[in-house]
Amino acid sequence: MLNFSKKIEYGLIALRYIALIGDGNIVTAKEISDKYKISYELLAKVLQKLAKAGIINSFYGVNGGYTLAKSPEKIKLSEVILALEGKSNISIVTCNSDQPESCTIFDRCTIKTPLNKIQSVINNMFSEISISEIL
Amino acid sequence: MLNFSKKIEYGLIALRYIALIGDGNIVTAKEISDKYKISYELLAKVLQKLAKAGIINSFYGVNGGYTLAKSPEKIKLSEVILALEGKSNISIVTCNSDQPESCTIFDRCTIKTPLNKIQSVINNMFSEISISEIL
DNA sequence: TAAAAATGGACTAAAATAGTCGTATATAAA
DNA sequence: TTTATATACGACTATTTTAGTCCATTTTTA
Repeated sequence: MLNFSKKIEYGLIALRYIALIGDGNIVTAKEISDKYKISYELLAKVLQKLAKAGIINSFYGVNGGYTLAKSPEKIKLSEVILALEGKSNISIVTCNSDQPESCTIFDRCTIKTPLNKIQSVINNMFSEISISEIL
Repeated sequence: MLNFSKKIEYGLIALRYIALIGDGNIVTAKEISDKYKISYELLAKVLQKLAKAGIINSFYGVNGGYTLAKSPEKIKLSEVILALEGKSNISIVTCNSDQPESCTIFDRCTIKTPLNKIQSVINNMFSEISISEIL
């Protein structure tokens, strides 16, 4: 529990690579997957999501690939997590998420309120940390 | 991702119940599972682990059950998580856990060091928050 | 037009989580 | 001393989530 998913790990590794190695130049998904020997298809999907969220720019065709869409300082960890996991998946307890009805004991649950405090601390931390801090 | 498991949720609900409703008196697993309509067997195992970790006292037989082993202020969230999940399961990235060899890209991974910072913030928070704060 | 690259949906595999079952052990009360 | 009640615990199954694969499509450059 409380683990970052591979999606997040790969996303962070890729963003770091694009920022450092790319440094303005276009980087391909294949280049990154080769370098770190991670699944190309999986990484490709991660990059697609980051592109859709406006975190990176994507370029089709020969010589295509990705560049950062903004400076590393402006890319917050919270954005990356949101882009890759979706809103519902970033809360420590089910009750806080998009679908409270998915929690089987919602109305009887006595800990959701106090746990929101913990949630805010985590959220604040994630929205303060930027990609530049993992370079 | 980043969700607390049901084990943790049930554990916290149970600890709160024992602290508040029990208030020194013995509380049974059945009483709690009935009250919150959660799986008796699952809750029972959670309570067994909490007892083994010295967080609650257990009493066999007729009129048996559980009481807190120490005051709520002294029961930290980190203890509860550790008791219920084990050491290896409380890190945001695989690389930080007990088995670094379980990470397939360990030697090529470029984000484990910066992520340790995030890990410490989370760990500190968990070791500061006590059960009294969720009552 | 061919090659290289991203896009995206459908599918399968693997791992983690949640839940169940059965049996043993201890204790109190009748 | 028997019975009922409660915890202890291992083995098993089911479900859900996560990870990974496959394949066809679109776009662009040379």
